[in-house]
Amino acid sequence: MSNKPSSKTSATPSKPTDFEEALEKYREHLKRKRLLFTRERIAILEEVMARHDHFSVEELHDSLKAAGKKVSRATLYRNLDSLKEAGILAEVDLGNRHVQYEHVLGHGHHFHLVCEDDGAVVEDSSAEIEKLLEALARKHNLDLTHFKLQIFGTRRRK
Amino acid sequence: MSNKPSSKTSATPSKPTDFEEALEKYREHLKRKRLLFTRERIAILEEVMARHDHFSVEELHDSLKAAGKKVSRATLYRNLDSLKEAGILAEVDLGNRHVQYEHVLGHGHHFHLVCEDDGAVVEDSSAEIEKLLEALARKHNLDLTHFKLQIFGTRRRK
DNA sequence: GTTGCTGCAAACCCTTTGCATAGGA
DNA sequence: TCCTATGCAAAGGGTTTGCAGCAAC
Repeated sequence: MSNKPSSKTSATPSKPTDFEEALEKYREHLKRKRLLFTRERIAILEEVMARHDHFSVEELHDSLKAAGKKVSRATLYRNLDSLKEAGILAEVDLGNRHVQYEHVLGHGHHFHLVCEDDGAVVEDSSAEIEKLLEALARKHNLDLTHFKLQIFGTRRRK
Repeated sequence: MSNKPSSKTSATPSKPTDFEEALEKYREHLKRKRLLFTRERIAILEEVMARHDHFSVEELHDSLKAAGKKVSRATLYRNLDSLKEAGILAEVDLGNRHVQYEHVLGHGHHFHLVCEDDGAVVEDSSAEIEKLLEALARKHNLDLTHFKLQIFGTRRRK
């Protein structure tokens, strides 16, 4: 698919980067939904995958501008949903009263711990919890697709 | 505090209703914060405790109006925070793109399962999960204050 | 060539704020 | 009485939308 020189030999399609994986995933999603594969959508995807933090729409728009890619705010907003539906982008609630995002690929299910003293955010994951959540979903006759979990706490005094 | 006839004898302060408990809690919170105990704040508290579902600010405003209590939207917004701080009201994210609330008293920690097929919401709780979350918080040097957990899934085909 | 996408700017909606007045303590 | 809270209406900020031109397929 990609002809970018990713390693010395091109014999085996050596492990694709997260971006390449996302690109392929997005391309398929767009095709399935009969949406066009436009340069703007690719630019947005690139920036989403380039950022490894939590970002607002405004910050993403700034990133794009900084990278020399002109994508209007309207187009940005219009395409966030398809990125979410494609399983590439996820909303994050950090309790700070504005929507933030993070990319999903290369991360897998995880959740956020937020320190209420200073707003610091850490990520973590737990197979044990996931297993419990799946059981809970099943109990209510659901197949778990995803979950959102935020743990809020104050700094522990020893 | 309240002289409303809650039972035959007034010998022992028999189990207070959720509303009475919330009222007391709120009164103390307001005093601690040096905020006034106004009729509007009481009216809002009443409605919050009267609703046993998830509601938006707009819906709460409608409830108040329907109950014959005139509270302006501005006042409503201005007082949501103190209700949250008092531990009476909590925000709920049901993945439907607008803030909703629920009252906390008489419910305790719980979480929401959301069906992606039709948006149906169920509540549940799990001591096991809470224990894990506390351990996780501790691991990151936090004292857990609260958590938000939403489980999304599609209806299970047997 | 057709159809859907983008950019622009205006519209929208929810929430916050300034100011004069009302009402707790 | 003093000072905060309220109501109103206007402002604010983030998100959506209508329309004309442009770019995928």
